[in-house]
This record gives sequence, structure tokens and C-alpha cells, in this order.
Amino acid sequence: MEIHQLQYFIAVAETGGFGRAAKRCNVTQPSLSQQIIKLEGELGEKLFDRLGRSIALTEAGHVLLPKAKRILTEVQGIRHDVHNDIEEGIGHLAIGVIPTIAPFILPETLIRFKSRFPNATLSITEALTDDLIEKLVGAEIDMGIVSLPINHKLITTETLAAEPLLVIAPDTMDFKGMTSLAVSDLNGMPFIALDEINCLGEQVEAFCYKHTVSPEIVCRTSQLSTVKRCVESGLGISLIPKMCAVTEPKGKYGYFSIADHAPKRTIAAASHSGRMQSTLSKAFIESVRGVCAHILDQTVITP
Amino acid sequence: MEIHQLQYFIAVAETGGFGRAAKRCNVTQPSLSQQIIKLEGELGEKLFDRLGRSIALTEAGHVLLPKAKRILTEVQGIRHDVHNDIEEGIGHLAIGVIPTIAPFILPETLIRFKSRFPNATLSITEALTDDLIEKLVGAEIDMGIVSLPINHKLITTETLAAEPLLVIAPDTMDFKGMTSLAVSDLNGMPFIALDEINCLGEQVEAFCYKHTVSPEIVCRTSQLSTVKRCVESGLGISLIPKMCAVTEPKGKYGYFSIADHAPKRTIAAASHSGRMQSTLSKAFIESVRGVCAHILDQTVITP
DNA sequence: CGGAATTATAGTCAATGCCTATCGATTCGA
DNA sequence: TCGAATCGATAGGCATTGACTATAATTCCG
Repeated sequence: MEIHQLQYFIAVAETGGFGRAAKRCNVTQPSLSQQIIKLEGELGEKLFDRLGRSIALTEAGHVLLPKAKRILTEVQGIRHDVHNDIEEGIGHLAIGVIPTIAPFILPETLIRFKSRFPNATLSITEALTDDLIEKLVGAEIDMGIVSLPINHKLITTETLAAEPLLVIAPDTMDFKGMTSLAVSDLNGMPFIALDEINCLGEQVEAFCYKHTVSPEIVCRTSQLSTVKRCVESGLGISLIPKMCAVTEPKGKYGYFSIADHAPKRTIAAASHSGRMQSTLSKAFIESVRGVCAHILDQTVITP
Repeated sequence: MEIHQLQYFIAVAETGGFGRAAKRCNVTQPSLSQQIIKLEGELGEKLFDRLGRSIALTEAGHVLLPKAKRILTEVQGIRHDVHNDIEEGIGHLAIGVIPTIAPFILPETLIRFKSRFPNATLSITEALTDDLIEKLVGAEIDMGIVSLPINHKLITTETLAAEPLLVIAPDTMDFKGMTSLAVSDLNGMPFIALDEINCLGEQVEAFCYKHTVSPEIVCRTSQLSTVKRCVESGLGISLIPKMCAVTEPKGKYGYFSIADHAPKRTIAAASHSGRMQSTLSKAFIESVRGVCAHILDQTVITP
């Protein structure tokens, strides 16, 4: 059974004749006749009673007609639907975000995205960079919000923001009154380190190594919020991303930038290089970019 | 867009690979690849991201998949539906019945038919024989319940019952006590005639002519029920079909059969000889046959 | 009965779907 | 890191089939 056969059948039923139907379908009458005969053969039922001058639907024809029309309508609709649904943002998007970004940008990003694409569904995965890369490669998620660098031949990245890392120090320490520090000021300071399974942990480590400063690590935690609690209780200082400083209520600590070699991380969208970015993907990226810009525009440096 | 292309598309989406899909569809992988490429070209969108080992649906693919599945399901269902719907009596039947039969058999027939085919819809037309023939030829109705003979090259008939015509005479007349009459008894009797536009009117006329009896026509009416009223009021006698005698409450008149040359009419189903009889048609015919047999089995002759 | 209209049949042709063979790319294990 | 394996794309030949022209057969109408 082929689509054009159903088309011919409907034309015959509606025009009441093979010849007229053939004209409507832009084929010759014998071609159309053959296809109708073929369709009848396949269904095992005659579809029309060929009366002399006109034709009449048989019982089987009466059954087939509405079904055939329905199918044709749906087939006709597919071409448009494929484009329209995409334009109208109907679809699903699976996103992954690393833990040192997720809590700070997701709330605002989801609000923006949902208001722009109310018909889209989202699923969010929070996982470490390596996990996200694996899921990206396996097409389990469509996009990851990560921190550069990402080195994987199948992954392409698009930079979304450059984010400063700020020194966070308890009020009890004597940075008070300073607005910026030098890298060397970190030397020997008690330091709350983020676990190295987080890329941010690695990056801070690398930063210190590069600038040959050796803070004294007094604690390792796995979450940024824990880092903050530790700092707040006076255990030591740390380096945290600016978005973490901005989006949480201020406690008993101050933020300071490093003047001479400002540390930063680069936030990027990572995706499978072999996969097309969907409209929703691109829109989500722009949402994140906007949220990052908005958040990072704020100032939190202790006066 | 062709049905087999949608089939291939679904197979690829579900098996996660062109090769596996080809195996499932019993074609070679290149054939399937080409059809997918063709479908993508027609839709103007790629449907799959070809990653090295596996494939992933694109946005367009995600949109298409449920629609394609739906269409395939419907197409698959057509073959069965065409047969099942017929067997299950889903459909429509347009029936025509002549006025001298309709009121006596329709109520019971409709009850029987509807209980057997609750999902069928019926439309009933009551019209004179010539009208019915015209409608049959024009395929406006599927079947007519008429009285023979029917002479039209495009119409075939199937006899359903032979029905006696009975003499109906008012109680005030002196047939009382007789159970059967001779044809000659009609001679000169006051007679209520049915209008000749009804075939029954013609038939009665023909009967009288054939047996050279000449009742005196005192009245012409267009309906059998009027004939009865006239007889009841003592205007004269008449000849009416047995079913008319059976199915209405008895009044102030008696029924008598003619012994020597019993008049009768033949009830038949008429249909277009070029059209297949639908299951519903055949079933309706059997219903009528049963109802006729049941009605004509009763006895109404005045004792 | 003849002419117009309608469908079916016959024969040819071209399009197209399918096949085999092969290539190119990627993945995975040794 | 290199070969074997897997997978999709490409190329070319073949066969199916849908479409066309011409024509026959039938019906309908004047």
C-alpha cells in the first residue's frame, strides 16, 4: 500500500470518476486505474462498483475512505510540522551542568528559558565534567555547561563567559579594608580547598602552582557552599567563582580580587561535535550567556 | 514521502543503526541509507546525527518519530479494519421501501437488524417503485424492498416472500360466515381501489382484468390505511396484502381469501446489478425475509 | 443506431528502488 | 599505537514498477 494509491483512491471517491480523478492527480487515467486495481488486490476487496457512467463506493471503499483521508492529512502535515514544531520550540532538551556552576545560574536560566519556550521540556543533570563529557559522547545529554578547558576530540565548546575567581576571607582576618590583593599575599595562608574531582579544584591548584604560591591547605570539601561555611567560621581563606559570591547572601566574610594575576575560569557550552545543535540548544546557550553576564556584572568586592 | 521510507526511519530510530534497521526491514543497508537520505532531502532537515558508532535523532527526527509511528500504525490497521469493520457490521445502509410494504415490516425489521448490527447506521426512504428504481440506478440507495415484477436491465431482484392478497369486507356486508370466496364473487361489488401510482393498485387492477371480474370502483385512495377506513365505514370491499391485515388492530370488517385463483404479490429485494451487495445489505434482506415469514404465518381469515 | 464518455487492456519507456562491491571513518582490543 | 571490526556512504548494474500512448470494450444519450 502506497501513499499515492490512497491519494488516487480519495480522488476517485471525491470526483466520482477515474478520468476526473486522474486529471486532478496529474496522471493519466490508465495509470490511476492500475494503481486502484493494485490497491484493491492488496486489500482483497473491490473498492468501487464500476457502473456504466459513474462509480459507487463499495462497503470496503466506505470503510477505507475516512481512514485514507486521515492518513493523507497527516502525511501532508508532516512536512510543515517538522519545521513548525522546531520553530515553535516544541521539543526536549537534556542539559548537564557541573556542580560549581549549576546552583548559581540554573534558577534564573530556567526562568528565562521557560518563559521563552513554554512548550519545551527540559531535563537537567548535575555531574562532574568527566561524567558530562561521557554523556555528551553517548548522546545522553544534548549540551553541557562546563568550565574550560575541555580536551576531547568529539566535543566542541563555545565560550559563554570569563569569570573571575575571588578571594574569600573571614572577617576575622586582617584583609579588612583592602580591596585587592597580590598573588603573593596568599602565601602560607590557611586555605580551604575544593576537592580536586571538581574541575574548579584543579584549576585553583594549577593557579597556585603557576604563580608559585603555596597556601596551607587546612581543609578539603566537595562543595562550594561548604567552602564558604568553613571560611565563615574562620578556618581560612579560599578562591571561589564570582557567581558563587554574588548569588548567595553575604555572611561574615569579605571578597577580594587579586590585582596582579587575576585568576579566572572560562564558562562554556560543550556539545558533541557530530551532532547538530537544535534550536532549543542554541536558545538555551543564549539564556545562559545572558544570565552569566547579568550575574557577573554585579560587584561584590569588599569596599 | 513514501510509507516504506517512514518504516525505514522508524527502524533506524528504534534499532539505533542503519545496518540493524536494514536487517529488520529485510533490505540491504545501502538501500535503506538511500531512502533515509531521500526522506531527509524531501523534508529539508537531517533526521539523524551520524556519530561514529551509533546515531542520534536530530530535532527534526524527534519531531518526525511519533508522527511516523502513528501513520504506520494506521496504515497497518487499514488492511484489518477493512475486513473487520465489514464483519462487525460497521457501516451505513440506505434502504428504500414502497409505501404498501413499509409500515407493516419496517418496525419489526429495524428492531431485528439493529439488535444484530448495533454499529450500523440506516437510512430509510419510502417511495414508489419507479422512484426507488431511479435511486437504485443512481446509487442513492443500496437496496429497495419492492413488489415484483421489476423490469429494468440494471436491477436484479431477489424474492423474499409470496404474499396473498385478501378480500377485506365490512361487517355490514353479507360475506359473514364464509371463509373463502370465488373470484366471481367480486363481480359488481363496490370496491375501494388503491391509486394506480402504487404498484399494488396496478396489480389489483391486473388481477381483476385477468379474471374478468369487474368490481364497481367507488373510491380511489392513495394509502392502504385509507382503504381500510373506507371499508370499515361500509363503503365497499377491497383487496389488501395479508401483512396489512395482520399488523393492524382488527376493526369492523372481516378478511376472506379467494379460493379458486388466489391473488398474491411477490415481495423482493431489488438492487443495482453492477454493485456488490454489502454484508449489511445481505443481512437486511434476511431480516426482511424473516419478518415476512413471521407475519405471513399468522392467520386472519374470518372464521 | 451512432457519437460521446468512461474504464480496462496492451505495450513501451523511464524512473527508481534494491543489490553487490567498495570506500572512508570510527571504535576497540592487542 | 596499530590492525581488525564495525558502520554508514558511494558507485554501478539490474529489475521492478509506475506512467505514458494507443486502443478496445462498454455504457449512455440523442
